[in-house]
Amino acid sequence: MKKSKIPCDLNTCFMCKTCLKEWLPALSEHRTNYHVKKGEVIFREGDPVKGVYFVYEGNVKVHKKWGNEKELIIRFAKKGAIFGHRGLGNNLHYPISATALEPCIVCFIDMDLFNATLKVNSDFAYTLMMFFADELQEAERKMRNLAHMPVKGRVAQALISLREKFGLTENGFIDIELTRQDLASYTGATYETVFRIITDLVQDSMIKLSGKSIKIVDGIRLESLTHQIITPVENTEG
Amino acid sequence: MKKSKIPCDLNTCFMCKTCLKEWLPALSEHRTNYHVKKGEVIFREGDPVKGVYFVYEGNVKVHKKWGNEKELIIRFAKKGAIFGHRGLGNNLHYPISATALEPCIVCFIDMDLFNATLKVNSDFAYTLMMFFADELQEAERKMRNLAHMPVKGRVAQALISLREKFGLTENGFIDIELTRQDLASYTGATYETVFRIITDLVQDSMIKLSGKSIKIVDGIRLESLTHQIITPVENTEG
DNA sequence: GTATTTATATTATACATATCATATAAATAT
DNA sequence: ATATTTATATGATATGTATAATATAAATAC
Repeated sequence: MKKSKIPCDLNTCFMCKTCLKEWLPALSEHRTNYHVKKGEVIFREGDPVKGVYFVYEGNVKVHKKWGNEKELIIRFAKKGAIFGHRGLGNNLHYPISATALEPCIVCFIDMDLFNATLKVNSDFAYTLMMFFADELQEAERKMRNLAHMPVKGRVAQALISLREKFGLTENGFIDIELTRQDLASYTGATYETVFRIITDLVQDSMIKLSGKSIKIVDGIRLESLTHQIITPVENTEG
Repeated sequence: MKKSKIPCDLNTCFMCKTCLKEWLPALSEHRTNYHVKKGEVIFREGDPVKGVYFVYEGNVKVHKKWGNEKELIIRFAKKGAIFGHRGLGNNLHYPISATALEPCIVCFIDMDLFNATLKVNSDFAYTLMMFFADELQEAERKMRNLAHMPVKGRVAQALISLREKFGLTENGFIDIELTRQDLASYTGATYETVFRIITDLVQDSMIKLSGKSIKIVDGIRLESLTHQIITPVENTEG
């Protein structure tokens, strides 16, 4: 992770966008921009909290370990998104890791400046609260899915969410390149299981592959995999 | 759900506690207190959002359906806690249900008043943001556990969390009465599996039962069930 | 440019957990 | 007080998903 000489434009992350213009010089002075290589870890679960990060360029995965063989990808942070925001409150250590999925530029804001920014910019504080509330709701849905939805549905859901978040390339493929292992970690399943399911989905022509890239060709049927088959309530009359 | 005649004391929920004293009359005037019977649904997933609730007396479970046979209990709200807070933002419908676990008194604040309260009381807004951030972190841990931790560990974790949240009765039992089904729904497993695991834990004398109540007698060993056995990294030297 | 690591692909097998079935006890309703 | 529903209890069976094992291809390092 090298310091970048070209600094960010102060108009990309949602902090810069929501802050008072008068506050931007303060941010400008104290931020640090870093180049991060593909696969490079930006911070690791358990590291002492120093501040928060924003994505200026590229995509970052936020993940949480289980033992030293498994992990769950909690979320992806794309251009403009915040990550490592658990310095807020009294957390001494990051509860999650962050890793670059591709060459990235990130912006680092130390905790003091971040807290000051929150105090000074009520719009930003409100936006951040909304971000947390949305993430929380999404997390609750994911919890429910991890508890009760079969893996096939979770893979389908993952593909739909990825399409929604990252959009499409000109060829109609989901505009993010994930390894199968990352897709598995995002789904909360093993590589092998996800692999099989992907094969199934291709066979049933709901998706199409091109290398690592995935195109959704039948979104309706894919989406239907994310719904529970409602078992009809029994008729209690004789 | 009947309106209560005895109103709350304006000093129990974390909203009243964090707000400016000058604001309390506004809350006092617009809140509505309700008596809720044990097992009564306060609002149901999909209901239109009208406002937020606070627990004045009793315990409430917040849960999310899967099909019409299964659910996941997302969290428990005890005295003073907020629930139904997803009116924030543009949510038109509650993404979760809330049900009284015992006879409760709850306080209802309509959305307009809640938004006004947020605007006027920056301390409260900050506290709420912290609540969301904490819940988010906890949700992320739970997601990881649901994805990778075996049910036995999740049951152990659930008991530990419940003890932490609800404390102990004078006899040392966890101070909340849950049905086995609720415990299963909180754990993200079936009744039968949880039942079997509880039996195991009793046999291994990590816990003790008295009716529905549970006492943790060997917290150390119980906690150890929540850790992954770290598979040692292979020695790469020949 | 070759070596080495990492990702992909695939089959066979094991196992944790859900499903099904059924009995009893406790709680709630009438 | 009796009926009915709901919760507890427990064994037998089914199945989804992980684990293990192994081969090949692609990417990265030296």
